[in-house]
Amino acid sequence: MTTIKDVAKKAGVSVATVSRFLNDSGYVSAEAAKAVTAAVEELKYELNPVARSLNTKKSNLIGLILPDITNPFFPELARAVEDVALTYGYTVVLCNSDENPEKEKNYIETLKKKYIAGFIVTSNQLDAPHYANANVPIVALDRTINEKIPTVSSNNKEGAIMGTNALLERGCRNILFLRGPEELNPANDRYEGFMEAIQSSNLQYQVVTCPFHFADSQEIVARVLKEDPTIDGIFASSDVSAAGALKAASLVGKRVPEELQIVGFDGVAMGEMLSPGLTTVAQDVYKMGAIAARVLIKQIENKKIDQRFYEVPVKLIIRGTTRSVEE
Amino acid sequence: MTTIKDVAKKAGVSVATVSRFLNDSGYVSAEAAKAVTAAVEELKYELNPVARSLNTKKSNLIGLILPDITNPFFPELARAVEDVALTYGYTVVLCNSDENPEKEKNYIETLKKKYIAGFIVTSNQLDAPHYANANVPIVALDRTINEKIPTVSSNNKEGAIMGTNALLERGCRNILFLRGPEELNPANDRYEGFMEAIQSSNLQYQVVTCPFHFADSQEIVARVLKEDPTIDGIFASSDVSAAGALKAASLVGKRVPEELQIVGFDGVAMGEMLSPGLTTVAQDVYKMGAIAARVLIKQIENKKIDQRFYEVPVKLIIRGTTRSVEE
DNA sequence: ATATTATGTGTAACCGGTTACACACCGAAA
DNA sequence: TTTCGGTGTGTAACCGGTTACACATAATAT
Repeated sequence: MTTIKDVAKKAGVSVATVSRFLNDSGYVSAEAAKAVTAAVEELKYELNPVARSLNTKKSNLIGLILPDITNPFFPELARAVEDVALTYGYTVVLCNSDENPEKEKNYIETLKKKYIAGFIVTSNQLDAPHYANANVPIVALDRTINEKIPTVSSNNKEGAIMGTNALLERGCRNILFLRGPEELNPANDRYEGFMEAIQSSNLQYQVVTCPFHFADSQEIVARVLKEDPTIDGIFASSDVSAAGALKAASLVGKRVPEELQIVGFDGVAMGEMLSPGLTTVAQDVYKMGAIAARVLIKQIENKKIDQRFYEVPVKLIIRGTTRSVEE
Repeated sequence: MTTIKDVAKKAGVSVATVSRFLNDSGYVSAEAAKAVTAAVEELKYELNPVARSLNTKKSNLIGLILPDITNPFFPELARAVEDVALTYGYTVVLCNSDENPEKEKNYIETLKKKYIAGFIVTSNQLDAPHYANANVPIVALDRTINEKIPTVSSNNKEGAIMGTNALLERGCRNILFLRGPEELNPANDRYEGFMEAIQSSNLQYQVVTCPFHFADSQEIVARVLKEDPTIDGIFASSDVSAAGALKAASLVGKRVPEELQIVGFDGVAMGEMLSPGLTTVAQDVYKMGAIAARVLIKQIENKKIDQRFYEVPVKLIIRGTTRSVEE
């Protein structure tokens, strides 16, 4: 392995000059620059990032902390983060937290010892002070940890209004809203949006809390559908719940979308594969991840951050679980 | 930050002794051990992994190279790798290769500079010599790179036989096999298994190549179903293709499973959410990832590896796209 | 009794970089 | 002419560990 000393020797200068040239710090004469460039080229020198880290107490590692990569929402996010990290020369460390503060803390500490450059955190039970005191750049997804930490999230409330109105415009008179877990920020924003839209319609509705879990929501929806057969629309806070609702409908014998219309939230790939295809309020997850990564890297590189809060627009995708709009 | 020197001073010994104690290498008296333990405790000393890496040219980073985490097969794999890595004190770096040898090479080189401990590689167009010469522990998934590199894969052929027989036992007389891309090893093994099972049945069949992509397979299946209305069973090489087939069936007006039975391959979560639920040959992806990680870590830690080839059994999951077995 | 081996420890070199500091040179300002 | 700030460079300390080597002592073998 060739080191900076080899380069210095070959170029006929000191290691300090080589280092200065490589880092573009301090003065280096054109002459020296040329000699170093040539030596680097000839020896195929590549800087050792570990040695550098030891000095600078910095690395190009980014920690991506998320509850569970297995949850269909996260792979795309991870992909986006990785893509932009790569273009900026950063490497992504994957951390599944299971929403467990202990695990999160552990990761943060382990990685800080490696001089990690920053974290992108998607978590719902963030130990706020813990993060705030982490003393390392952080970007949060879907949750404000503290005013100083930039946050990116979907426009959940707006999306919920869109989704509700989609059902209303298509003639629903008794909507069931599948509310997500209360400890989830986005779920609450969606709930707010739904309430705002439904209340201004003066129509009948019903709210049931339901985890973002297929079998559970299937069961819950089947029960509710039996209790109240007049329900003609379901707005689920997640596509997984919507899938459960769709399955429940088929078990209960409700035809979708003729007797019952369903709208989901998230826009995961699976929605397209269902029969009928799931109408949903799609988040631009890739964009969220990309923005989070870019903002984090800006922070890391001490560039000015123009904004502390990023809201990514959401899009209604009409597929087969809804009918065409009534005139 | 407290360093090994601080500990040495407080314990009244030299840094060498502290280091020996910490690494359990060389001789350390009980007395010294006690003093060091106390000092570590008191100063809350934590070893700096970067400094150690610089010396030992080792780290506890594991690179996970896969085509695209967004592909539903991989999140669970990544999760498994991460879980076992964590229990052994390793950290996982996520690398999306897009099956691009250039990107893979890049990752390998970048991470080797960081003294990465090893790689788990899932790729189908591996630049074999490149990996073989990487000079770092590797475990491959679904493809043999070279005899020296341990490989873990599903029992694809056996699984395909099971899937085919499931259709046969349920009365299918004209099966359509959706073969996966030829450059994929597992797809070929599945094809082999299907051929073996179908040929010993002397029944009619048809093979069509079809990418692991929803919209494409939907289109292909819809066409084939129209051309040959006597097809009464479809065995798809992946669940995504199977989902496409299911959708095609509903568009063409074939009732599933009454007129047409479908079996997929993979066992992704989405299968359960379809209506009817997808009968499939499920891979134990988590297990594959866990084994791969364990084997890699064994290699890294120079423990004996008893096996070079691991085949993880596959399991038939019967759901709604197949009927009950005929007597 | 001496030779040999096992045990225990400290000094200092080393891993491969970064950077504070000292110093030399040059042109411009005083 | 002196003074001074901008250039340009090298030496050596430092980041925080590991480890080769030298040395000392105790235990065992001969």
